Amino acid sequence: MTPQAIKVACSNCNLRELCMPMDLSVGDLGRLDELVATRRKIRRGAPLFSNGERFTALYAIRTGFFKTCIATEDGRDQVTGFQMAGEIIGLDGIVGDHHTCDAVALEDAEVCVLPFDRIEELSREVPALQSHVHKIMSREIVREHGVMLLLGSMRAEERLATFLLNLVQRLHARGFSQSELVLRMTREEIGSYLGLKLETVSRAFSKFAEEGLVEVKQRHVRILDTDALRAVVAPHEAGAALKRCA
Amino acid sequence: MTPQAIKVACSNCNLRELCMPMDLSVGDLGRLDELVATRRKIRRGAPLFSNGERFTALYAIRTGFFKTCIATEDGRDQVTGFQMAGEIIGLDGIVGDHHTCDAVALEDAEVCVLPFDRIEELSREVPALQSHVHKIMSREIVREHGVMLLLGSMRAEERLATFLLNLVQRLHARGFSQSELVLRMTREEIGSYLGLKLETVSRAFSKFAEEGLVEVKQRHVRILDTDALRAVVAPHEAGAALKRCA
DNA sequence: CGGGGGGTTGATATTTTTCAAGTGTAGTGG
DNA sequence: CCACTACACTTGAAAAATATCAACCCCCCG
Repeated sequence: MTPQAIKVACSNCNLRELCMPMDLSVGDLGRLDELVATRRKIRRGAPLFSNGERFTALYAIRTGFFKTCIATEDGRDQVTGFQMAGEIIGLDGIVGDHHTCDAVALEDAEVCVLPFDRIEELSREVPALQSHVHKIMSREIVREHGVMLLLGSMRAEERLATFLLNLVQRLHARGFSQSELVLRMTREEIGSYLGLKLETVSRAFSKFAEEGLVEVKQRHVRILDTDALRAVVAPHEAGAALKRCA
Repeated sequence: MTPQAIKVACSNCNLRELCMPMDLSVGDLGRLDELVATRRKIRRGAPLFSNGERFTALYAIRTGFFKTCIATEDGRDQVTGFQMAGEIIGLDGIVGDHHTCDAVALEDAEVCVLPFDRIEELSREVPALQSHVHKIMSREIVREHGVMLLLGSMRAEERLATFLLNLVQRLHARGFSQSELVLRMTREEIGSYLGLKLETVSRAFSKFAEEGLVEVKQRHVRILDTDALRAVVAPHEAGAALKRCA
């Protein structure tokens, strides 16, 4: 393969509306192409970056699916997120110049490499990009607040229902089905993310299947009753609404 | 009180090294004073901002102590953090132009109001400030990863020990004791942050006191054995270290 | 000095984990 | 092509952790 054989360009990337600012003049849009240095392919199971590695760039996922996780010396391990096409990964490395977590591809993947010094340079000149970078980081903070709510106050089935609804919603935003999905991760990885053991995740899946909310065949999941899944998450919703009206 | 009676200035603020970039030329340092529009006092129990409120500014805490929390329609509630002098609050509002959580003063407090459009403007001109803003947001993301680890993989006593060690370490960085602290929040608020019920928090405190790790009198806590507290968090540390050497 | 919110403690209930056994299933090599 | 193996997943029973319910205490403050 010749180096730089394919022209790397955000301006005609079909994922642009997912990872880039929308309201750009044609001129600024062209400048964005300076952002992407190269692309990089990552095989399933391989790390995009690892804890301790020097931080140099953010990554925009073009294809594939990642998990990020942190590990402590005493063997604890926590999946902190799952990322898919159009999402930005690597923000953890900015503060200390080194990555503080591992990003691992859960299927063969390709990312755009966005050198961070170039991001900072360009966002000084293009306010829309600057604002976009801030929003991306803020969005991650808000997402993590949601995970804290999940981990801190939900029971097992509520957590799994929330997780499934979130996944399917993000997939739907990318043109996939609203009701069908293929899990890219194991029960153990789901469990780690949700603060549960893999057996508990499995049992919750079985319970949902029993009740007719979903159909589960290994990693293939079909959501049969979205509203019922939502009701699992917020069982008191109706009551609370009533109370507010009273 | 005359408006603007006191000259608001970062350049001679004793908290500067906590909330501002360190490596500034004298000229740039002066420019930072443009950042702070006003100061604002918040009484204990009053909100600095609330969920749904329009986002206009970040806040640098000068004095006092805050909690941030999110609430859902169905009555769930999660404390997402406790913030003290020198820390920046309000990052959640950037992404959607509205705040997504409540920030409540747990004691009488004063903050510097940093209008966000001014932050963006100035950080386009002062790279050190730009970098600093990025680092502050990244630090918050990394902090929340730590909370996810805590909520997802630690048991009650490990969570409380982690919490105490983190609090006392931050207080020490501000010139307070390494071993003594006064909690500004209730057991219920601690519990909400740690994903536990207040009774569980209380029991964990009692257990620590029984074992001679801490002395607890209501909200006054004295840490008697820091190493033992650390061992509560990472009980396998020693074993793991041995294994690494073997 | 009385009231009330915050805190502690005990007994019981519930949820989740742990341990253990067994069942697919996808990939591999004979 | 089929058997085999490794890994992921499921399920059950018992154990552990935490929540819930309830009673009580203790201050701190007005």
